[in-house]
Amino acid sequence: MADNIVREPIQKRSIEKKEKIIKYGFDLICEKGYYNTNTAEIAKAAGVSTGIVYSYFNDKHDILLEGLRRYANSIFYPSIDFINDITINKQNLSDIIRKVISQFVKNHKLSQSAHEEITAMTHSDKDVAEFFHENEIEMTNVLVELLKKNDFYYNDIVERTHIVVGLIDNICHEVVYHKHKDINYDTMTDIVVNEIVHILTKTD
Amino acid sequence: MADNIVREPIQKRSIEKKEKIIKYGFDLICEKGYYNTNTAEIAKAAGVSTGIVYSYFNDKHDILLEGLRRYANSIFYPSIDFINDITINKQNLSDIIRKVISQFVKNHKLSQSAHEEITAMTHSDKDVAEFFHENEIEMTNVLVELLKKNDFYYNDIVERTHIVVGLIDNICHEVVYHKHKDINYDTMTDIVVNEIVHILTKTD
Amino acid sequence: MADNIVREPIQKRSIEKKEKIIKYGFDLICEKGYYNTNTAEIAKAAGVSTGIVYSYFNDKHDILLEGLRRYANSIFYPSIDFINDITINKQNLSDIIRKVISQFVKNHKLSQSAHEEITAMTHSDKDVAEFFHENEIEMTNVLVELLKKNDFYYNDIVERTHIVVGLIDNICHEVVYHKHKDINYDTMTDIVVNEIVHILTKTD
Amino acid sequence: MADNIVREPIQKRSIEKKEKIIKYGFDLICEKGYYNTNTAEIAKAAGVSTGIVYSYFNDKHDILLEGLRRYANSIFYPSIDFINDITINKQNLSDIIRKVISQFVKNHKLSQSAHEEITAMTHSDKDVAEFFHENEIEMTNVLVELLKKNDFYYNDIVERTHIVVGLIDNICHEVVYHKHKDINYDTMTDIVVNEIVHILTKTD
DNA sequence: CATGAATGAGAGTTCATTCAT
DNA sequence: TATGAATGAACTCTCATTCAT
Repeated sequence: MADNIVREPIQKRSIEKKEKIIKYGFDLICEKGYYNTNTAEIAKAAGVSTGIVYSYFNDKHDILLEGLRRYANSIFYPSIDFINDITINKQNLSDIIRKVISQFVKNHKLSQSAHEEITAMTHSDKDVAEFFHENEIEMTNVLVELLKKNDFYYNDIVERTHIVVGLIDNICHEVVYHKHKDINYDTMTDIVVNEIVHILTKTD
Repeated sequence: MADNIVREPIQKRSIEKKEKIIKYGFDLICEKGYYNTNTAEIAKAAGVSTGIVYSYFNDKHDILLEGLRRYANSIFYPSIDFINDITINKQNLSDIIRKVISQFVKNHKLSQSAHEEITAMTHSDKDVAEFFHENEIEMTNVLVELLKKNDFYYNDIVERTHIVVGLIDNICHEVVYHKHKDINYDTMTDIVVNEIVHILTKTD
Repeated sequence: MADNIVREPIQKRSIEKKEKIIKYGFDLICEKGYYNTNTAEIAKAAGVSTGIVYSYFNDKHDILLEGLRRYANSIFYPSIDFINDITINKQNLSDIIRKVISQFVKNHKLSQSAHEEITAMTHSDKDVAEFFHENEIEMTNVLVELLKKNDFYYNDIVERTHIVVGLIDNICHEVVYHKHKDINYDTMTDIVVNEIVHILTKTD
Repeated sequence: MADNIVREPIQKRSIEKKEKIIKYGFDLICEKGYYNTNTAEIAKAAGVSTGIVYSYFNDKHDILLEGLRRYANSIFYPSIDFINDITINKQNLSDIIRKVISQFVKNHKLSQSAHEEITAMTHSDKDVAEFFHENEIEMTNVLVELLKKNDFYYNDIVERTHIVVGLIDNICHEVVYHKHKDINYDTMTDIVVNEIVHILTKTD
């Protein structure tokens, strides 16, 4: 058991195969849930035999983790690189926040079920939880740096940013899944944007 | 499964038995996770035989759902009845929000793992998801009524309240699990309280 | 895994069932080898389902060990109680040795394959090895006590007896399996008997 | 399997490769047991690919058998050639027996685990059993010839020698593995030597 | 000749559910 | 009603063997 060697594929075709297992396996897990997806299905979806799965991964759990490493970033923290190239100031802040939110929403829509399931696993799986733990704070830190670069200074910048990240996450969730029919999500987005501006500008 | 006859216990002892299965079963599920808890354990914890479980429930999944119906409210939406008896106004709003948050935090702390696990299942289980969907909007509606009763009026009151609920939920989570060492949670709470006051009072 | 509870059957039918698993499982293992016998076969042979096997045993290995505890003694160290009731002396020693050998041979013949396989496992399985280790020295000790009770005294009685046990074991093996066509086993037995007498009587 | 064509390596490098598979494969099997050694490990230990193994051997079992043929003799029946060059007589018999035993012990020590495992397989594997069957009698026959050459004559020489071989085997096992703490192995060896002398000299 | 990736049958084990008592 | 022994399908993972390169 301890001797179990996990091959690191070198040849192009092998790398592709491993990649396929991660991609299709992770897809299935996201769709149906970790416990409702078995290794045979993963192998079949990836177009390989069950045996080969265990050449590239220690176990089923490994596939999940690799999937996270590969795809979670793009699912959860979509590219907001466009901000780096522009200047943020109190005038355009509101527009930029709107852009960020719409970028997040776009990404969420790309992989609804993925997002759902992954969030779920955060709670029951130690490794998954740790993964997200690190990612979350990273996201906050990136934004903090961004703000500082654009002369947004205050003592509690980390806390403020963290709240902002939470607000963005919430609104995205709501907009994407449109859970509540009584809520006008355009209005809600407007309020959230205003609130974020308020948080990031009011320094009394 | 559809033909399965689930007895509705009439005798007092039977009702107690069913309650015990729900209580202890749900406890275990919250602690260890749905898939990591087996029916034998549930039966044992409830002090009944494995067979009797299937007299009261269609299947394991049923226990989870009944548990949710019974206990989720108290776990997720703690008693904020104290608000009903007092008058909310712009002066005491900040204090009341603080009280609500601390009440929520207290509840979270009382059942950390339960909260975690149940949230997890929201994503992988259709019935669980639906259950929470309904509960969430209900919570928002209760708060909306509360605000209205205290003369907080604006067109977008539902949306504002929903954002507030989200903010409260986030800050509770953060405080309870103290995930990020670089964040000062007292500061963060202060900002959140201010922000909620801002959302609920600024009507321009 | 750690929580795995192995039921200890109380009801008569359950005890019988456990006993059957041990008996038929051990039989199969002796016949076909441990690695060539699977749990499904064991269950089938015992007339039970595969699941029930794991109610009574931690794992397959457990069945083997229980089998050893139940049956190894009778296979390896047959009843030589008849010696206890008579007096051994230099006159009848040779006859008694002959009787002991024939008793051993009889036992060996009753369960040839069992004997073979079990011996095999002595070498590859730590628990099995330990089991036999303890049994072997016990056998020697029993004989030592027997000799002492009958006034066979010398300093090196343990060593002598141990050699005798080895000789008996060897001759039994030879007689039972009749391995070599060029050897006259009656003659060989005669020589061994003489030799044992020699070992146990010559005290110069 | 019967149709499988097993190449007989002609080129020097191929022969070396086959030898390596036998050597290192057999080593592993002896160390860890047949069922606990897989072909991948064998190939790796031999420095070849898994595929090539099946060019030289029908199956895994074949490697074991070849290993036995190559190495068992040296493991089980160590060189006692030195006897051929000297004269055995009743005077030096005891010394020579002692030398033989010490030679055997020395060899046993060289490959404890090998000896253990191979003995184990004798019982569960038909081919292995047969192999040893033949080897054993061969050993006896060699000794018989040796004795005859040195004027040790009696009708039952084969049987006597066979018993002697058994005694030597037993004492070696005991000395090498020192299984029983209550036994003085020097004393035991002395007795065994005396006994062997007795067997080979007393012709009444 | 040689490689090592790939296969897939089959292993041990678990557990939701049933059913004889 | 209640028990808990019994079921057996389904799971994860292994490995002797094959085969495309």
